[in-house]
Amino acid sequence: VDRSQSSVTLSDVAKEAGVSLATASRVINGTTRRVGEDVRERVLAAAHKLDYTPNGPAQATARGRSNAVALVVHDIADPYFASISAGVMRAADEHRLLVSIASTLRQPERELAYLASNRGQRSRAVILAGSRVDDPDLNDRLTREIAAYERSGGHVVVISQPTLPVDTVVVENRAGARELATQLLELGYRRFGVLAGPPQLITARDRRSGVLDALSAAGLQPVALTAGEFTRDGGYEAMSRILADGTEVDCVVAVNDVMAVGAMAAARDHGMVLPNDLAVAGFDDIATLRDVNPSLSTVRLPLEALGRMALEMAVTAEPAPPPRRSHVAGDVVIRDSTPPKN
Amino acid sequence: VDRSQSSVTLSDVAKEAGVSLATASRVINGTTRRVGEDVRERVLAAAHKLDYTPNGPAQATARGRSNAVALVVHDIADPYFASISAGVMRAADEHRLLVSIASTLRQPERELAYLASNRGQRSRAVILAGSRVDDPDLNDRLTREIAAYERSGGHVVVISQPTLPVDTVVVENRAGARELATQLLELGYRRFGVLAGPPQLITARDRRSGVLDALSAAGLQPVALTAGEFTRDGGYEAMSRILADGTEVDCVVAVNDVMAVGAMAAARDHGMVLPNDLAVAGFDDIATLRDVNPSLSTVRLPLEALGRMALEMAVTAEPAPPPRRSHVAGDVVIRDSTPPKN
DNA sequence: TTGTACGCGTTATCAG
DNA sequence: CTGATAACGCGTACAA
Repeated sequence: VDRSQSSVTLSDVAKEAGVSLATASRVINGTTRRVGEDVRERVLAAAHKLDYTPNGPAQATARGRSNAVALVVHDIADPYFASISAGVMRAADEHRLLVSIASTLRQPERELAYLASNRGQRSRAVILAGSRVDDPDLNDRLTREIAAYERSGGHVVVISQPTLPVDTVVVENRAGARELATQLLELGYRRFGVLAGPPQLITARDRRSGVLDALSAAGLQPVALTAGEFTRDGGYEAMSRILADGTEVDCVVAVNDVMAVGAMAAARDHGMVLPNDLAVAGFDDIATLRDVNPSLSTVRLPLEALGRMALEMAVTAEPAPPPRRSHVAGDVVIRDSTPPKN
Repeated sequence: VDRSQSSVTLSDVAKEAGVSLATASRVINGTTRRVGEDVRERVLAAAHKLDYTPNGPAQATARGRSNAVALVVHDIADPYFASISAGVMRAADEHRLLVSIASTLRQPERELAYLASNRGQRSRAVILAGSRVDDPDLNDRLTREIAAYERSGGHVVVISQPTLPVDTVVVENRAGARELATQLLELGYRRFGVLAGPPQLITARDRRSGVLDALSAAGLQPVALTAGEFTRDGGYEAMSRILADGTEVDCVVAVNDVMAVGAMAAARDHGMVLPNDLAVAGFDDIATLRDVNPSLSTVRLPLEALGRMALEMAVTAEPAPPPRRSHVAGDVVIRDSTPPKN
């Protein structure tokens, strides 16, 4: 090992202050404040003079636990996850916790690997921010890996659906989509196209189901329904398929905002004028997309709060708690992309 | 310390395989492959059977270095930084490096604190992704803290301007802005409004300067110039000020896309029809904003590549290298928001 | 090729 | 209230 790197250690500080290593440790991390005021000041002065910084890994090995939490997202460049991450980071900062972020690149199996890695890292918690998937085998392995992680002393919290036996921030996707579709019906739309997301993602399925719920409650069903990736291009392609089919639709509901924006682009490329020729609605209320034109009707989700809540759950976790569930609803926001029909 | 938590250690594996700790260590981390094939297999089998995961903090203390890199951004919810982060994370993944992300909340002094924290964390590198600022005192302290961090064995790489004695991915903001403005002049615009960013951010200043360069090369200067935050709302407010002044402008150039979008919103709220009544251009080519209407003329930056390059520099850093500089230029993209003037 | 033993920087127990 | 000192889990000279 190359020990040529300098670095002030706690025993340097102790030496400088003329006290024992133990005492120096006590004043630096303040575990027990049973330290003489004069001694305390001497140590603090020495630490400051030497520009001492505690060695994180060493603290972590000695304590058996690090002060980091891990956040696992599908894709950090997706504004949905970026906003959630901002919430997690802000809250983590208040608790003086470090945040390490990993991306699954939309491959659910990678959550397993990150969990195992975190078991080794002795992180305090891992927050799984991506949608749960419908894959019994995978969920089974995930449950086992979670158990192993928790046995090692960490806590897991999920943001999305309560399909795992852990603390969960439950997003009311289905109810939100139902309410959105209900309001669109009230606006006079009848011929609905639904741009569904990847079928295995429960978030996408719940939103789709919510829309269908509302329609069938009105004795209707969508005149077109097609799935696409959970991205702008996925929305563009799905919309293009509907247009190519020649199906007449009044209103297209996409299961998230980025798909909705892709759909709007496809409609325009097909010569349509929005919102006159077609109404479009999304889901999430992504901040960056609030200025698209016409402004997008959607379901607002408090994304940053989601992240913040998840971190708070992670921090307040108890030894062997019954999994907690915090439910978060979305608010329907009707804007110019879905004007009243006639 | 609560040692009730189970956890398989390397010596458990060694015991199970009937070898010494040293041998187990050798096969697990493969430092020297001078291990008998049979023994090697026994150890691997034992590790797999016990579901062993190396203890990260312990490895880090023993090696004197962790396998994490830190990324410091102004705000992870800003799509500019989110994209850079995606690049860093993808590249880090290929190098089996963990990435921990911190946000300065746009307070430059916080970079100092994160650097000190990373000195303690023994991270391999820290990537400073935010613009440098014009604050001699701060830069001085930063330089000293960087020196301390590097003395502890880490490497620093900056994405933005080469104002610090470290490896830097230099973004050619000024040249990009100059080229953008030049092309706008060619399109026939003459009465320019410039929405500058926070004066202390060098990225904002360079872009502003680039625009002014091009204008004065044509014997012009902006008819309006006002600064605002580097955000959507900053753009909205800056544009509103120009409109309130009643200054007649042909074309507004914002120093980034999110400000440009805010400016478009302000213009619309003021009754203008875009792009007929006003041309607007931005900078960055944020992916999420590619579908705004009219589509935004801008300077495309390879954001994800920026992050990737920074990580590669961090990984290939040498002991005492002369700081390296990688220059990255932007590409002007003219779209519908700046149609030819007559 | 394999094992022994020490070191890494802290924390925490147990005497004093 | 303070000081020795044994862990913590792993890497690696050095010896065998």
